[in-house]
Amino acid sequence: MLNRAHRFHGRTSLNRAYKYGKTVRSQLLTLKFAPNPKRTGYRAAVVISRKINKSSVTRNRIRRKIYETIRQYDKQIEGGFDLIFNVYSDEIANMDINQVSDLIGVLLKQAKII
RNA sequence: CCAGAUUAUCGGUUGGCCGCACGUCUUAAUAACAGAAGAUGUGAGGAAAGUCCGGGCAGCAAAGGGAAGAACAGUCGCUAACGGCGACCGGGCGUGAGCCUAGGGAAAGUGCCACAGAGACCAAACCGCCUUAGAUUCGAGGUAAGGGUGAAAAGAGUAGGGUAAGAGCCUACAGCGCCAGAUAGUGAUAUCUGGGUGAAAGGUAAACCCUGUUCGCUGCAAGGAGAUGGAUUCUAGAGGCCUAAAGCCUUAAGCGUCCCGCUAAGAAGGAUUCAUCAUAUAAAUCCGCUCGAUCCUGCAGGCAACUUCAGGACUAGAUAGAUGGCCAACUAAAACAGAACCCGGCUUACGGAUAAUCUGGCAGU
RNA sequence: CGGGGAUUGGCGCAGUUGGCUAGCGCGCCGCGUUUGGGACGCGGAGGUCGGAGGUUCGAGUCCUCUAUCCCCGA
Repeated sequence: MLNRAHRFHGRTSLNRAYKYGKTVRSQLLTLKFAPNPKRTGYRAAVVISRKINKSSVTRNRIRRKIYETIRQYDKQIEGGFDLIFNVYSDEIANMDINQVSDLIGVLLKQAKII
C-alpha cells in the first residue's frame, strides 16, 4: 500500500491530469501522466469503474495490487508526476503480482518516467 | 452402521521480512500550527450485503383533532420498537424426530364465478320418474331421490314411515351449526351435558369493502462551525364595518395531501448589507463520529423469547476511502464477501469443520 | 442515502377490470410466380411470459421473496 502522500484524488486534480497529460495504453490498463512542477515527488491514482466488476472486494484487490506494484518502483521514479491508471478489465484481480509488475513496468518505460 | 431432524460454535492459525490507517510516548528545547524519525498498541462480517421493516439521533416553531392514504390481523407474552422473536391453540404434511401456516369478518352491502351445462345463487325441469288421454310421439302438470355438465349444482347421512312418483315431508339415531351451562386454562381453545333449537348460511376479502391496531414529514450529502464593529429591515399581512380602539366579517401566508384548529418568542432571534482581519481556487477543513437499548462472565427468575443484580472490558472510525505482498509449516487455504451516523430484526449468498440432543431402519449383545 | 421503471418467439412491441388455443410487425423456413433475383401471393416453424414460492377452480395479469438492466434526486 502506498503512503497517503503518494496518492491523490479530487475532481480538479484529475481533470488537470486528463487535460494536460499524455497517454500510454495496454490491453488491460491505460496510464495517463502529467509532469507536476509544484511537487518534488510523484502522485498516483487508480480509477476502476463499477462496470468492470460489481464486487467491491474485487475492485479493492485490483487497486491494492497496482499500488503495491508502484511501491516497488518507488525509488526509480524521479521528479514530480501525476499518474492515473484506468483499469479496463477485472483479469488483474486473478493475476500474479509479478505479472502486474511487468505490465506496469512496460507502461512506465514507455512513458519514459523510469 | 445407514438414512434423517433440530440447535449451537468456528469462518484460517503460527513464525519471519517489506508496507498502510489511527492513537499514545520519545527525539523536544517552542506561543500555536504543520511536518519528520524511532518505539509501541489497535485495526472489517456472519452475513459488514440487499435496503425489506422497526427505533435512536438531527432538522422542520410545536406535533393537537378529524378525513384520506399505507401497513398489519389466532391467543398470551417478550421488547425501546417492529411487519420481529418465544410459548401455546386451530388447520395441513410426514412412519417418526419434526416441519409449514397473510390464521379477523362472506347470517352490513357491492362485484365476479369463463367454457360446459336446463340452471352459477331472491333457484332451476335437459335426461329420468310419476299423473293426465286408448297410447310410445306432441302438450299440460307434479317431482330435486337418480343421471349428465362443471372447480363448484342449493350442500343433513342411515333406517323406517309416507306418496301417483318423490322430497327433512314426518319419525328415530348419528353428524354439523346455533344457544345455554359445567369443567380445565390468563386466553385462543378443548372436553362434557342439555335444548318444545336450526335447515337457513356455495366459493372468492393476496376483489372493492367492514371491524380493530399502528403510523406527522425528511434524512448524517441530516445538521452545525470564522472574529470584531456598524447600517437597514422583518417576526402576521391586506381589505371591509366603525370617529377611533376593541371586536366581528372576507381573503392571503405557514404547519411539506386536505379540513378543523393553531400561529410561540421583544433583556430574544432571523434576513440583507458595509468595513477590517483570517482562509482557499492543482484546494475543499473541523464537529457530528463512536461509551452504546454495548460486549464478556457468573448467580437468580421464567417452559422460552427475555429480564433483575454483581464483577470485568473499551474492542475500526477511514474520507477516492486504511487489513496488502512475499517465504515456510499445518494433507489443502480454496467459499460468500469489505465498516462509511449508530443499534434491533428480516431476507438472500456461502467451500468446509466441530459438538450436543433426538427420530426411523438394519445387525449384534 | 433515497425514489421510479422494465424483463413476453431471433429483434422491436401489444395483452384492458384474472378465463377459452398468449397476439402484431420485421426476420427465418418451404412452395408458387420469374430466364434468375428482388418485390408479391400462399402455407409453416419458433414462447412454459427473468427465477422460486403462494392465493384462486384457474395466474403473463394478484401477493411475497429474488436476479439482471435502465433512469432520476441530494
